[in-house]
Amino acid sequence: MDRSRTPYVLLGILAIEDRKSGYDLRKVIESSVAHFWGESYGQIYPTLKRLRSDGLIRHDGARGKQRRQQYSITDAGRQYLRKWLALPFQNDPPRNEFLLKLFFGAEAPPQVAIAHIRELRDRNLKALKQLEQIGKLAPEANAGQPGLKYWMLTLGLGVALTRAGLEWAEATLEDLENEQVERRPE
Amino acid sequence: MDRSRTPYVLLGILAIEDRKSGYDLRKVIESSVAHFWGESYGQIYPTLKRLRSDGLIRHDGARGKQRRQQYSITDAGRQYLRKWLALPFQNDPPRNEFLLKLFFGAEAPPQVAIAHIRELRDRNLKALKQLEQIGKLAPEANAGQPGLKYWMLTLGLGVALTRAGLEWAEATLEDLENEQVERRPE
DNA sequence: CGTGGCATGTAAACGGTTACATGATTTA
DNA sequence: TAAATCATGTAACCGTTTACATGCCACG
Repeated sequence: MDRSRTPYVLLGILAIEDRKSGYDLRKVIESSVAHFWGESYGQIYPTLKRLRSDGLIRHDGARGKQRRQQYSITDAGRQYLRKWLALPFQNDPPRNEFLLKLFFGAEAPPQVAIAHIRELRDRNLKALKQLEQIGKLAPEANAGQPGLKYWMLTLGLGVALTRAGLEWAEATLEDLENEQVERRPE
Repeated sequence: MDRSRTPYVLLGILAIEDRKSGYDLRKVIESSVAHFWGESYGQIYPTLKRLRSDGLIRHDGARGKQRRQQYSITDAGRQYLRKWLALPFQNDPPRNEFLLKLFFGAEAPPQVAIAHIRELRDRNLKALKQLEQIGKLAPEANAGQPGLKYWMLTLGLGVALTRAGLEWAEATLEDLENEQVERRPE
């Protein structure tokens, strides 16, 4: 458990808001960083245990009568997080199955690649709408939060990349469809 | 070994050009799809063994006096590859450490985020130059190759995304640096 | 009371990288 | 002949997902 970034994700969220359970953390991840990061329960719960025994988070007991646990970040945890934040970011191993299939496109009929590009366009369009919706609501929903500025920056890059992918897909589809028509003039 | 895409990468390359060894395949990957896909020897050699025993590739013996092995794709292998190509592509689990650190940017001094954005700008600029260089040389270097069209499409999306990231970084840096100056008017 | 969702957790499997071992070939 | 690099291969480890087990709690 040396290069995993799960600890930092959990610490990062607890640094924003205290008293969260493993279940809570998962939900926050799904509704915030999910577009560029994910964590499963199989990672979250063991990591919480380890963070606690390392003194980076503390256990505040269960909320109400429920079993739901509550964890908060400690000063040591904040320090640990900050240290990591200042380190250079790493480019994670590139894995883009769309590009892979496109690269080998000549091995299949042209409609195969075209269908993939359409699918890419649709997915990007959907994602773009989602991101723009978040961009509209976030400022009011998070007014006063010190992180808001950075969340909007994050969002901004997401929008820029998604839009670029969308525009590429639209332009490319037009090209390819024209080509198809020219080859079969009827 | 069910959801691994290593077999398809190897088959895809062998479909373009026959008689390649594990070592060759690695080199081809590094010099073609590396920007969006990677494979290590630890994956390549065992996968070759399995592909062979499954009849998807065939062993053509060693080249010359060297130990270097030669593998070629079989008809069954081509069919297997085509079947996969026609399947919908999957979005691989998102992992972008830059965005993650940016998202938690409020937990560190502003220069930390700024430094990361500068680094992103530099990496994207470098990548963009590389991709544009490839774009210039590829058409002549691969004239007549049936895959060329798709390789250029792949490259085109790479360029579009890299440029979008670069432009975002430049614009954002300007904003942030102005902000820094305004706060410390001297 | 029963059912469905809440919440925590774990074991096993998986894909992948890393580090290492080994021998062959080329080059100085 | 020595050093470097080519080439193949494997074992150990790592991070992560998946599937499953378990009990709690709210609600009909």
